Amino acid sequence: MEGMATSTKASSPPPSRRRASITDVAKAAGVAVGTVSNVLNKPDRVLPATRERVEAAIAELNFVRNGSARQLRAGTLTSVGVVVLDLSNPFFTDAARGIQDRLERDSFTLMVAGSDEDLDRERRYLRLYEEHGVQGVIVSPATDDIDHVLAIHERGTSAVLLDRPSPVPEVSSVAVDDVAGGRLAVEHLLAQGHERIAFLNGPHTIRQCRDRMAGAAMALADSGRDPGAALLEITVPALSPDGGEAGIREALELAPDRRPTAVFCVNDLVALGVLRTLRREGIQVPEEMAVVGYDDVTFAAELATPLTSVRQPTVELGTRAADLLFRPEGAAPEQVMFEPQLVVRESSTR
Amino acid sequence: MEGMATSTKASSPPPSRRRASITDVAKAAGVAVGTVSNVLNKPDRVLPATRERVEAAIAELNFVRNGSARQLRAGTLTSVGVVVLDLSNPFFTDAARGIQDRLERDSFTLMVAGSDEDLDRERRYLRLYEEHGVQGVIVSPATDDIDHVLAIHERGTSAVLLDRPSPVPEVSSVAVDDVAGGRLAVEHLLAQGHERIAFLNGPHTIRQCRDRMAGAAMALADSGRDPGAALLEITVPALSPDGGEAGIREALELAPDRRPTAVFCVNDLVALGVLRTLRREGIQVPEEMAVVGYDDVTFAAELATPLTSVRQPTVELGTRAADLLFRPEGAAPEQVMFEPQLVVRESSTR
DNA sequence: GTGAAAGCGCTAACAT
DNA sequence: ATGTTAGCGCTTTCAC
Repeated sequence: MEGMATSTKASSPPPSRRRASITDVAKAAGVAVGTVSNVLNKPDRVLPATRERVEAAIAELNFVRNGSARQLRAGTLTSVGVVVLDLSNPFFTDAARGIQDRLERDSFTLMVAGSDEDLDRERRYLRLYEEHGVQGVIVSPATDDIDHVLAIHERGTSAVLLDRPSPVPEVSSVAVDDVAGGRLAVEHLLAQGHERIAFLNGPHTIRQCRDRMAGAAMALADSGRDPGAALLEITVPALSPDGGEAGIREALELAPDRRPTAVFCVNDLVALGVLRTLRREGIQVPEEMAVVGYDDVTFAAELATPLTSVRQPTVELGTRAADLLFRPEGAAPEQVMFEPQLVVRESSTR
Repeated sequence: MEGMATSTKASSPPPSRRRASITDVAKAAGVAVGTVSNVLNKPDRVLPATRERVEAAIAELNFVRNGSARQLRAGTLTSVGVVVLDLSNPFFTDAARGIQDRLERDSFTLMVAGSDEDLDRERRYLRLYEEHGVQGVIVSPATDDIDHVLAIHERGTSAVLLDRPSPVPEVSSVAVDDVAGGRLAVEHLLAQGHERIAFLNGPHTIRQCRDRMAGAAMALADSGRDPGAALLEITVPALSPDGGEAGIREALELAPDRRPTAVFCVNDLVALGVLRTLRREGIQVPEEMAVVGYDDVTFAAELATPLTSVRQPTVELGTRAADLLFRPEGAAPEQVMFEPQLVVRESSTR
């Protein structure tokens, strides 16, 4: 792909000259800087005639307000920082969408970064955001260690946990009940008559993974089965299609009497890799192997075998998180918890 | 979904106290502000003993550097703004991923926003970024009107066009040849024996849409056919699965002798809606209707009918764009053009 | 309604 | 090696 790129260079150098400041504008318009500031911020306090002169100067000089100076002086905060686990996961981009929609109402800007489940990266981005003076941060933590998030919150930058209930009452959170989700999935597979279920899960350092596992185990325990015997947890190397491929191959290598007849995937990306691999190996879904995913992404219903999946209110998750950021100073923190929903399709029904 | 959310409120108020400044730190450590600044920026210029004292004070006071003041004074630019057409389109999130990967090397932060193909929104975000003092902007323009992008560039904030060749030599761009892409798709369908092809396209205000149409028409012209007769362009209401559904329904309403036997979709999201609708209507793909998409997103190969699609080097597109932002002041602008590639799958082969 | 001036927190230049 | 200080561009009193 790289070799195919063509590149043409021109010779004119990029621009560089200093940006016009409010002082330049004042000078050009023959007014004081305070007046220019007023034109910008409280236009009614200045006579139409002067205002027009100032506006002309602004246009003339291509003046663009310096946000840093503005923020430094006025403390005006107009951006929000978001750190999600994975920028390539539709679950998170949908949530980001919800956040942006809500932010737009107040013409805030969104800064997004993906931590790729790396705590260090998460810390770095949050620190950068904080220095940048964001109004607040929304973060889906990579690990259980959220001390740095609490610290940010204590230093005065509001923080909201995304897809993760807050372990402390001071910080707001928006999450979906993952224990319930894991349970839904496994209960469904049991109802379909499966007795050996593989769970392609991510590392337990990620709370969502741990909770879904807990839910899965509860479903088994409730049905009187021994979770250890009926449920085989396989940790995938990555929460991606490739990770799913690796995971299912591990399951397929088992002796026939140990081999699972159903696989529950911690997300739809992983399920995608599973379906791909099963198809390549000529294993029929759901006849020979039932598959359940998680997130119910857009394409889940349109796959070769429509995928049963646990649906989460993603966009809503984002808007709610943003809402929590905008509550008046002094409002009580809130722990919002949504309920997931199982969407049954062909991939798991005989 | 909304009704299912549970919310618990606690009573402790959020934090508020003023952040410690460099002056506070200096006072606490018994040194001058300049020394604190040095500890922060050039640690070797300060004696280990003093440094430790300062660091202790920093920890003690929970000091976080004020980025606005820093940027105001030093002109240090550490963020990049990106505006893409659609935050829910994997094509753009993959590109964003590429951008972030590249940015991380210089520990820059990424601000992302989606314009939803709205010029006004695009303008607003760019303005916000510019005020915020970003080092540069990367934008996939919603329309042909890119005067505001040029203006930003002229005012000294470097700008790179994403997925769009620059019409002017001063501004760098990274794009994929969409004419070639449109041509590839239609040539393929012609080779498969189709004589009436529908093109579910977006509005021609979007350059990608226009170019892909041009490529499609060229393929027909080159083969000696009359593009007007063999190609039916249908403008979808949205570049989404729902848009695709609306578009294909329009095609299906045509009299049998006018009804297309193949449909080329301007992106895979639209193709997803088309496949979904055809399946619901019981129309066989590819036997009764061939389908070709664009972007070759992750799930294209795993759909009920694996989707033929035009692949673009998305992540690479992003990293290249970011690269262009980081070139030394004075480097010549570059117009990078990638070549797309047709990935043939079942959805279009009889 | 407008001007003058202080000062937000920081870095860099200069002085010691 | 450390202290002192000017000033980045802006908003916000406070006079007039």
